[in-house]
Amino acid sequence: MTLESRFAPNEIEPRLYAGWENAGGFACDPGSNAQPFTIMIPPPNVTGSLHMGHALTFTVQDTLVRWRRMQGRDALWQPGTDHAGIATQMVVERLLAAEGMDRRSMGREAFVDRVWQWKAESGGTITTQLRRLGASLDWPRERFTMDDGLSAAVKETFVKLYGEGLIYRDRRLVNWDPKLQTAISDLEVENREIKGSLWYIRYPIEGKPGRFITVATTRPETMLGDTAVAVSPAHPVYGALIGKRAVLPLVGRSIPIVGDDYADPEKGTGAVKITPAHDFNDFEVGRRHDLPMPSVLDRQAMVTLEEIEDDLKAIPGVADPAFVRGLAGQARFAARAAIVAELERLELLEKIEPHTNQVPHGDRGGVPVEPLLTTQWYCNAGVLAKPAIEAVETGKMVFVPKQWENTFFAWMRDIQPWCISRQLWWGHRIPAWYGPDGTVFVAKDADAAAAQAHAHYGRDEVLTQDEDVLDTWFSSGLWPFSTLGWPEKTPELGRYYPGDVLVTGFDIIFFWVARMMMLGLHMMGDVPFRTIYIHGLVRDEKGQKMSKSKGNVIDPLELIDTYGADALRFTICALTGPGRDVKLGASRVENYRGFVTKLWNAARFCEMNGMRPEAGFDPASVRLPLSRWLLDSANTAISEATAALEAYRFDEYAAAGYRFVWNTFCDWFLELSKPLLADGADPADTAEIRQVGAHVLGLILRLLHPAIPYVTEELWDHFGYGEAFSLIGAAWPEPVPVPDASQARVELDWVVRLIGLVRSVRNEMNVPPSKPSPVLLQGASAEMLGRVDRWMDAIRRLARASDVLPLGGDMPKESAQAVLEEVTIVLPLEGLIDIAAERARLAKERDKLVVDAKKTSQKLGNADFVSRAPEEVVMENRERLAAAESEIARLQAALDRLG
RNA sequence: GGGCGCGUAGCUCAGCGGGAGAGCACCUCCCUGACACGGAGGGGGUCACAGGUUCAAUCCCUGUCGCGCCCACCA
Repeated sequence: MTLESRFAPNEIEPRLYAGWENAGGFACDPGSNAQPFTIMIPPPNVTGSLHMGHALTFTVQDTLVRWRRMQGRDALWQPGTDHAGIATQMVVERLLAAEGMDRRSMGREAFVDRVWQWKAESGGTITTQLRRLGASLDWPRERFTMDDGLSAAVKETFVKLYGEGLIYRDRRLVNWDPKLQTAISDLEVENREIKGSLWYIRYPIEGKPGRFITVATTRPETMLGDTAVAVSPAHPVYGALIGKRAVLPLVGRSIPIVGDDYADPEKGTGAVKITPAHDFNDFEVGRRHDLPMPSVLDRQAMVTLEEIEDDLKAIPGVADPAFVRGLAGQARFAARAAIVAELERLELLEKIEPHTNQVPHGDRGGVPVEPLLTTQWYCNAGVLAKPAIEAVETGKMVFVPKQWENTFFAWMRDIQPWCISRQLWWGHRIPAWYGPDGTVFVAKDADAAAAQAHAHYGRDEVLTQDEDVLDTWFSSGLWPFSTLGWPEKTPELGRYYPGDVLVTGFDIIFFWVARMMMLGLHMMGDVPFRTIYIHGLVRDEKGQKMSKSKGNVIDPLELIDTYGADALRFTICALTGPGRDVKLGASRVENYRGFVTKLWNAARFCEMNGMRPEAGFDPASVRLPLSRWLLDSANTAISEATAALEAYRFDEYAAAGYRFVWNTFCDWFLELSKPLLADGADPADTAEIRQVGAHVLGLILRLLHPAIPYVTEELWDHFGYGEAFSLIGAAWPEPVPVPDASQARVELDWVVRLIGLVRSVRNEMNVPPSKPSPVLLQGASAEMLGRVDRWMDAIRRLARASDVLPLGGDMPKESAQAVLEEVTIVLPLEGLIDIAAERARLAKERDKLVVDAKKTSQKLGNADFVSRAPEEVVMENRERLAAAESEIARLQAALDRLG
């Protein structure tokens, strides 16, 4: 059966993928003695479906894995998904809402069951989609961050870090997301620029009727919780007020005026209201001055008076308990409006200025976060960060591209305590139990906690487990070793940890990469991976970020349906340069599909011309210059491709393959081989070309398999280079010495240039392709005439030459000319050319060279250049000048002949 | 406010001390026995701007302008 004339990716992809998978092509082999190669997949959210960012990162990863596997490494690409606490809980809550239910009414246990049920039904989407892309993940090893094994790893880690004091409870301000009703970490907060106002509020000074201290604020609603006004001791006016007291308007509370350098005399009015329970800076000021810290906003960001009820005092013209009580239960922004109106009524509002500032929002919920005083679990990231920083400093871990190390260091050196508790239901429940008096017992399970409690109290007590779950990134941080069976001492753990490369986008360096480094170094005593390859983002053709709201999202699965997975993958490789975002549209994929098609058609040509792999073929035995030239070119391509992959230059890898297949193999080798494959050719030559062609096609298939696995495997199997589905495990090609390669290269280069020049002249002179012309060579050496003889058929065919002969006697009257080294090429084209045009063309060529020669000779006339530039550069310029001058002379002679 | 990156052919980008490259697009010609998702040829760039270093600068240094991203508690 011969190859179909069209490559139909949709038909072959599922069959090949299943073939690889069933044959164990993706499986690692812990028992082998090959050097391992490990990539841990960044576990996609279990709620996710494949988007362009996935397509990029997983194509890159699969390319690396397939390449290393072919190099003989025992490759493990560890698959799995992340339980994605907040995202997943939101998805299921939305489903419940559609059914008229909510999680609180169904209760925690039933809700969690429901999430598991959802996961069982819908959680496999992304893994199916990864298969479409061709990702060679070791599926039987698939893990989920809430698996029993991974949950055990989470508990083990939590208990250990708690024991070491690296995990602790603390009551301080957290970023509270009022929509999601949970604490979130600093990283989950994104600042958005909001056009708001700056309100200037007068606080009456106690004992000085009619005098005020004016504070400026962007958040008037928090003033109910003010417990001081801070001013700089250096402030020319307010400095003198330190130690005095002010009256908090509306509430009537007497608050101190404290001196603190936090207050900048240059900013605002120079005096700052201090609300310790609702502002991170104010919290610090409050600690320094031992201020009360009443909360006036609750978990829904609504006004609560619980903690200030006793402070309310009626002061005519300043404070009114009835007004304040009326605020209870109001949402924060409604309360703001009411408070501003009341202040205005009381003439305590000095002015309002327009003001733009950065307002922290929750990245999931999308509403402004509220700093809230709560007790949460924290991880002392400052301690854990040090070994990670050191490992990057000493090169034990390397970022590619290297500039990301700066970003990494900047963040890690100033890392803040990591809030790891979340007020959610879906996630790893914190392994902490509380006794009746609130004593905490941290243990791997309830029994162990009970035992601790018994020892503590001297009797059994009823314990209640902490209601909170852990930040999703806590379990992802253990991914590089929890997936290998840790805390069990599995063979895989010793073999595949540390991993080789971590591939990801810069957006999760802090979220995930840094956490894996910290937890890996601490728990395993070694780095989790050696190289961190950071790629860019996928954007649309115009360079805009893809987003649902912009409507510019491209679905990778649609691209795969339309153009095939190979086309998408090759496009991604070709566009993935270092440190650059990938601008991708359907048209780019369509273009690169052309390359896949080209390869397919080249293979069809090979097949039609009897190119079949031969087991006994020895590349060193070839005799034809064309064969040697092709093998030598293949060596170059192999070296380039290998070097590119080693350097994570996917663009250069793709380019090397593209050039070799299209410009070398198809454009020249296949074209030049045609006469040798035709009827009447020397059978020995035909046999050799068939062998070489088949051999090099095999090299091409192996070289390109990591990027375009499907089409290459299909061709590999079809031609019988190996058994079905065996290309995935075939050996990565290596350059082999080619006898007399440089001689073959000189000859082929000359022939290629000769054909090129003749084509160029004919085209520029508008000679119709249907009219072949003789090609006459003036000044050709015997060696060149020998070449012409050897390549006569090819030159005839590719240069549309009726014949190629040495120029004997006079120049034909009307002819076009071109110069190839010492040879002048003459095309007698009587009646077909415009002499004036030909003269102009030659003159233009000559003038270009004259300019070049002039520059070069000027340079050589510069004594400084000759004395200071390296010898070889001077030599190069001398040769350049000589070549230019000689060509000018020949072109001039050609012009003179035209008269 | 701090940091990072980027401004090279119409577009997307590579090159990063010794006479500017690729792919696509464009123009001309060609359905030549693998491929029109093709073949052949061609046009097109003071390498953002200004200084400096150097025999030599698109490439190194400084500054300016423009674009993008990250971080930051400035009321």
